[in-house]
Amino acid sequence: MEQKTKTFERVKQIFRNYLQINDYRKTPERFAILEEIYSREDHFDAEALYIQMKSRDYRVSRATVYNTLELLVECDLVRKQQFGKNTTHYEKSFGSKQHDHMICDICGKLIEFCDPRVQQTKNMVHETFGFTVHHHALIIHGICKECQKEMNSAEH
Amino acid sequence: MEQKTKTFERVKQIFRNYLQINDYRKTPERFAILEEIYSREDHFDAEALYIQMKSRDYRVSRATVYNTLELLVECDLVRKQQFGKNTTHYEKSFGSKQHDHMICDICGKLIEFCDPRVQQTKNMVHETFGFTVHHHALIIHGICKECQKEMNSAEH
DNA sequence: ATAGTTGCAAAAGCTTTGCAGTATG
DNA sequence: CATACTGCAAAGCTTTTGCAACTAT
Repeated sequence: MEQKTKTFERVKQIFRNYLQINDYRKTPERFAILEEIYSREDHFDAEALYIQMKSRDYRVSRATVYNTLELLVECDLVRKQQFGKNTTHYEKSFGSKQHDHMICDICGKLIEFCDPRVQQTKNMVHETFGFTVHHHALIIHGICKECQKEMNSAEH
Repeated sequence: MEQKTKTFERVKQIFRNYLQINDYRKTPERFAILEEIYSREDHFDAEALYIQMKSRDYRVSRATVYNTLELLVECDLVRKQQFGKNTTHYEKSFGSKQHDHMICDICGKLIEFCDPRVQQTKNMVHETFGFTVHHHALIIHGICKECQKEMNSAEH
């Protein structure tokens, strides 16, 4: 709890600085959205965030949600992801190690994993193609252990 | 040219078999769409394919384009990709080595590359998480060599 | 004061769906 | 000749935009 508060304070400070430097205004809506995101655990999409804020009786518009998400992506406090659906997903990125995702095509579960080889691949493309790497997204589709087990036992 | 024709004959055969096995009908529209895709080079989205077919005076509906793309993805003749935009992109997959993509965030160029490390990562997640891997998508965002050069010279 | 932001609703863009007509097996 | 498939247009979803009202600086 105390750790969480501390994290949020730091995150808020980063956002404040970012807004300051770029001459953007520090509106209550922007900080409310940031707080909402950092009090959630998992991945979410814009609509879910909007609904969640409404359900907490915080009045924001979708437009502001989208606008603020863009700012947060720009200052690296939020990561934007496409998991093969038409909706964009987001996740907070401060304090969490760089990771990638597996998606179970049966139950939809999202599993995070880390693999240093991805970094090596990024180094490789820089050296081989002269490509300046900003960020990457690696998504592995398949069937998770649990669903696989269920399918196996269903065979009998 | 001759190679291309041969490739298309094999691809058509695969599609025919797939339709046969699943009791789907072999309609001229489906084969026309397959041919259109395999006569193109690069990546495309559903709308571009639709427009392209219209411009060749082949009458198809968007519904049929989407329906057929789904069938082609299912029989592995076409790969479906999300490149961080809201539109789904497709590319033919027969006869092309498994590869991943870099996207230049400045000019939008798509560059393909191969790296065996990705396969190792897939093996790793299978061993570590018991995850049955079906396929993956690795996208690297950044700035291509040419745009980088342009930006450097613009500094003076 | 003044211009960046917000909320709302309308519009835009991609994809799916319902239905009547058509053509495959 | 039964019914899967097609075309068309409408509907559905997510995201963007225009504009009047508001507010941070």
